[in-house]
Amino acid sequence: MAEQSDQLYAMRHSLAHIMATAVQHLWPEAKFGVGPVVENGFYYDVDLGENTEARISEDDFKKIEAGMKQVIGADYPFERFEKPVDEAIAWAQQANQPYKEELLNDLKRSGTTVAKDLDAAELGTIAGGDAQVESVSFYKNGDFTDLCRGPHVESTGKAGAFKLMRVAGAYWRGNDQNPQMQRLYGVAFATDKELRQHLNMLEEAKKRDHRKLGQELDLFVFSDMVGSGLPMFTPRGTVLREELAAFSTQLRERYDFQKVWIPHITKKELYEASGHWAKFGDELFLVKSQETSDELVMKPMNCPHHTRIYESHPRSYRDLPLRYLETTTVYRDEKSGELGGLNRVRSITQDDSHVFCRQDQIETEINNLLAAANELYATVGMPLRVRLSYRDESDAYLGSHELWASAQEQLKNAVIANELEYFEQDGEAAFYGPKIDFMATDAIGREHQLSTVQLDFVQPERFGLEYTGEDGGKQQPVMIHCALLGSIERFLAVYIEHTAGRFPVWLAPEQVRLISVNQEEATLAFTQELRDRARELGLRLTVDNSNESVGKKIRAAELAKIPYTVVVGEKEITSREVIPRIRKDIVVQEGDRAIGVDEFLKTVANEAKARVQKTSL
RNA sequence: GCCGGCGUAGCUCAGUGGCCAGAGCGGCUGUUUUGUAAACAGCGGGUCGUGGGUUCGACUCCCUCCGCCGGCUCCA
Repeated sequence: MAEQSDQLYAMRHSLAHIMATAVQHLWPEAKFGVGPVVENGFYYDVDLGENTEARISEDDFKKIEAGMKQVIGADYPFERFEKPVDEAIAWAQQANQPYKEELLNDLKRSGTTVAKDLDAAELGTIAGGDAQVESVSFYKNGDFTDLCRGPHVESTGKAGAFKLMRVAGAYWRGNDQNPQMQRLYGVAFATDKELRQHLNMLEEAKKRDHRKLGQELDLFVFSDMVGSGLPMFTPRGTVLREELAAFSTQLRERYDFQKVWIPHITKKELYEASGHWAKFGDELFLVKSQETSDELVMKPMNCPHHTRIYESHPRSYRDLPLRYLETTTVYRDEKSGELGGLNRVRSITQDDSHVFCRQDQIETEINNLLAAANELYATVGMPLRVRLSYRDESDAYLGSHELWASAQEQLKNAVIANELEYFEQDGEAAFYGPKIDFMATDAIGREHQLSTVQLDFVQPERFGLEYTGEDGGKQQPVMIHCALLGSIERFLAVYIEHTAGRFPVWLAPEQVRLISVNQEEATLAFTQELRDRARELGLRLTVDNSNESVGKKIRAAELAKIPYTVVVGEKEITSREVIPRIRKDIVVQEGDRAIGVDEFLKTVANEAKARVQKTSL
């Protein structure tokens, strides 16, 4: 997230205020919630009133923007003034602004800022912040007055460039028991040029949308008959999944992780034991046996199963660490509105792993996993930083405070030892332990949380896992959960957009395409020979010998974003040399050079094997 | 789950109460044997997401369900 300057913050805040002004002019009965600054812009929550049918739609944006421009054109000064809280409440009542009144009442009651359910951004709309709040600030521009902490720019004319983007439902104070308001979003920048750049970036993001590319490049499909959030992968998409999973596996096999396999259903007792049932029971898919009275569930995670493998034998301190690895699918019944593309699905494939180790082995194990993650993200070309996700003071976590404190400290030490860029955040932990979340930045500057390393003192306890120590006594192992890619589906969503579908050779579903100039026997024999050779080398090579012009076949190969395309005709057959056509983003020392066919294929095979990143994203 | 938008051919999209619903691309067939981003011709292809309702008449208006999109909430 780009830091915004104080000045830009004030501009965006002012624009929220100006938008409210315009909305008030158009719908005098409008009631306002909060109107904070967010990344790249601002929003304001508006309620046009229960009794009216009126709703703001995107069709109204022109009107609202025109109203805002009018306010901006008039260049009203923003006048700041303060009122005691009680007077402010009287103002809210008189102005018929019940949401503002509620905020003020909370403010007065708690003596400090608003209730916890408002996030930090929203706090910006309300005065105060320290315990001695006695008065709150208002801003007035022209005929519109609003409760607001500010800051604002001097006058409406200095608010900068903006564009309204969308309107969406949003619960008052983020609570689904509360009425739903309409949230008007706008983006805003200091200059028209920056605004245009931002809109261009959004345009670019739209072009890279993995749902669009997934269809265009024939990677995955959904079917109404199968259900929402249940993607199916085509042969091309499956290549991506398997190559990524193989890489992730290989990175950990280096550290002696071993593959295991578990069934996808289990008795629910497993999750009652683990503690997951109580917390996530309603997200589990139930599976009923028609033969017996068994009631099973689809696994929503793998760790409890893996603990069963651990406890299948008595373990000695000499056996540890035990490192299990499995790329497998879990099933979670996400609420329908939460699904979208590959980002949120109901069948989630994880490159999951669990380490069972002694306390004194934690650091080494974490270090290994951090190194593996570093290599993976370097290979896919996404810069990493990590978030140390700690618990907060709520009671949503299992395990003692002492365990948590110790675990959090060990994670931090490992991160520092690995010289990773990091930040710390409370309240982001899993309920069973603190974690290291990897934040990867994509080619157009967006940051995504993908993989995690999580420490877990809770499940070993709940499952009664133990090992025999050096002294013959029983000890409890520690579990470390780690998925490098996270979910393959979500990783692909991000990665497809990161690369815009221009996959590096090692991942490209089709690495080389041969285009035949004609369909004469000699040509077909030659392409067949090359295809056989490519298969020996483990390359994914296809032949397009359709009855079309070379130009058209080239075009098709370009649209499919195939790294290397080779036209094969009489010349190539005689010389046994080719001039590969190289996808534009791939950086090569010398392009357009004739090269012996076998040398060419070997070079590509080596490139794939080494997972070289020659593409400039 | 909630609020809003949307659903027409494999894909991208025209078509808002009235004769048998259209285009381009893709597909198929034929002609052509092609040299680095689209050869030419012909032919198929849609119970207009689903079920119900209003109407003399529904792709068009209303409701149900399914699915998609943007948010909210959630995200082990």
